[in-house]
Amino acid sequence: MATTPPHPDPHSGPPRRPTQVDLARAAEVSQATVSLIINETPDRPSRVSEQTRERVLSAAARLGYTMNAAARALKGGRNHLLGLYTFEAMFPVDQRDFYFPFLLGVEERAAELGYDLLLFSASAGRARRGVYEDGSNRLKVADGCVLLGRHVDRDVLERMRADGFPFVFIGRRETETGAIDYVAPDYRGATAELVRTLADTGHRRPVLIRQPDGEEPGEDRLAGFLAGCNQAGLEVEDAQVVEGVPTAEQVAAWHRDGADALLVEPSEDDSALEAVELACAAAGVAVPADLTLAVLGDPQRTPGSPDWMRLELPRADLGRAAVSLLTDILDDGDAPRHQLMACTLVVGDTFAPRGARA
Amino acid sequence: MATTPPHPDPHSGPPRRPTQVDLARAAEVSQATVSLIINETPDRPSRVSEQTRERVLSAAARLGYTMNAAARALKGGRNHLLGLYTFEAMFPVDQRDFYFPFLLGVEERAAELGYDLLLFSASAGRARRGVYEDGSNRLKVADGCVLLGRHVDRDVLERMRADGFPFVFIGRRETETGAIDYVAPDYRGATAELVRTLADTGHRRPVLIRQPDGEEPGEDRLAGFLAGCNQAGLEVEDAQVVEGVPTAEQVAAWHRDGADALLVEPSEDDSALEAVELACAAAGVAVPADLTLAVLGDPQRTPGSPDWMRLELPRADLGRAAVSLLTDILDDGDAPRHQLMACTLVVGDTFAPRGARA
DNA sequence: CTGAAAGCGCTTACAG
DNA sequence: CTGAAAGCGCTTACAG
Repeated sequence: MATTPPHPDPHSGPPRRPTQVDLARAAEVSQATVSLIINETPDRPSRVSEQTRERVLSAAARLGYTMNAAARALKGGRNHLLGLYTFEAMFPVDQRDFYFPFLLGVEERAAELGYDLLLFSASAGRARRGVYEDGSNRLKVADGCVLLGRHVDRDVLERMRADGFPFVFIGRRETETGAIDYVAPDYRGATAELVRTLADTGHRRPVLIRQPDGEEPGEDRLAGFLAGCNQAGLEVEDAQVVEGVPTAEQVAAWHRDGADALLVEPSEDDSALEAVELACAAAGVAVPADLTLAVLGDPQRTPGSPDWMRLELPRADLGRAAVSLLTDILDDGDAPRHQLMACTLVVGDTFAPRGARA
Repeated sequence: MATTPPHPDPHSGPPRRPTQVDLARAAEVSQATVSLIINETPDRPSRVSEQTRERVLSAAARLGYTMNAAARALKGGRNHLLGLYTFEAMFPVDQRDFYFPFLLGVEERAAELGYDLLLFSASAGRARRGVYEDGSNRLKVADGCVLLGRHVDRDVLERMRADGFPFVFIGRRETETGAIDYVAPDYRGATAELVRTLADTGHRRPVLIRQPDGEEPGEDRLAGFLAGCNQAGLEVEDAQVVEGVPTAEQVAAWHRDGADALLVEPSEDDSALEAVELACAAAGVAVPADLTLAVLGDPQRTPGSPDWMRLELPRADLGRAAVSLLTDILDDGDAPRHQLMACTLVVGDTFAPRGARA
């Protein structure tokens, strides 16, 4: 069976792979027909005679044909590559438990939708690798990108939007020109729920300890705190919303003044939480005997750390939803879209009821 | 500054990314010149006037140009994308501790070398996604690929080699046409060392419990076992190398016959290890009082599991080394290359010395 | 039912 | 120093 070898290739080297042209030659049809047959699906039947199909398919098997993925991608305009970019290094060991579930969800949903995942790391190596490396947007090799990170470069976000590059942020973020597409945990709703739960269990005077970074999640927590107090009929004095890390003296004073719950907005590295715990200990305030301690987020847990009252993030689901949103945008490039996802309130060990409610 | 917008695109839809043609138009040069400038490196200077370069580069920045990876790949150039393909789903939760460190190392080294990582998942979704999806090699969008997995499809490996696609396996693997490029843990050396350690601590009669899968790591462990016994002056009877999961009766019999160490080759899901532990318990053989139990690998540890005597794999380093090897191959596409990396012998709690040596 | 042809975005000789 | 042109392997209207 004299098959035309793909270009005799005199300089040996790695053997050239057979192409559709080779198949066409072998089966004595046009290359276009080969393409038709190769790409036949139940939805899009090729209407090719059984004979021809037979000849082409057997030639394909005989020559060991495989499609060139790059050529196909080139023709379709789409890569079927989705990027994942994190503003902080994704893989530092101490962050793995935080990021991995996101990655899990993103990867899983991408695969379901027929996309492969392109990992852009901000700084896995020694150099910090920005989005706009060499003045050009590295991310653009992918069809679109999911972004993730606690401290975000607003200028980059702004520029990417100006570029018209499709991306979705995990977490609510805004720029000067408005909200960008995002999928975010519903910190507002979850915080309000937490406050109501506290009120229902006899807490009358919660104190919100905010972070000074001014990011959107902080705004949402504050809004949720106020809404929750309002819904539960708790009055809020100025003194109940504070910023930064408290000293032991402050904690002692709060306790004297009747504070019965500390709601801590976690900082990036959870150091704020640690500091609050230390301040309580130093002030001789026992948790949860004297005070309920709640974290308005999902801090890294280590073997020694307590089972805080907290808001558990649906990390994997956020990852999945971000991918779904991104592919929706890719498919019909619409207006900004947002999605909030519920957090799970975990009561944990740092909570105690304060007796029957009035 | 009137920049020619990439095709006004009346039907809105996702905005077209700018191409070299767009840059050429904006900078009033030919597209070929744009390509030259974009691809300029110290090694291959473009010999373009400073003015022209300036115009092109600023146009690139202005329009937000980024190379189309597919087109470049099609033409034979480099993407600076490295693939990572796992024959099993990489992200199932129960596997994360196994795979994550590999990913860590791969990602880190890739970033250091200026590559981004493309994650190809075998089956994160519901469908199993092979390398040769639709008859085409999906991996080829990347410049090369690191492969990983416990049960490997030999045909795929063979086919990829035939394709001339550069890839490196993590783990020693062979196909009919010889060894493929790999970076692997030195199971042979580590097993021999373990046997010598046992001999040095009074063990005289180790039993090797093999897995029936016939993969290369099993061969290497057997070779190491025999070499270690030989080096330590231990005679090996047929009865000391068994295959599959032992029953309680067998364990009891071995113990009666003087066996003082069980060397277990781990199975994919570590069920073999569990089975051996159960068999020991059922036979009334205490570990390590009656018998030392050693795992010839690095099983998943869970909170409840004992601290087995085992061979710890340098997972992250294997990942890093695989990337280094792959980029070496990419840079001068040579003959097959292999690299073995040492495992760490962990003595753990399932080991006990057997009294002074003769 | 099948073929000729254009074009996806790029690189690379080859001319000027 | 720069441009015109061919071609990588494929898909997709458009003709027959």
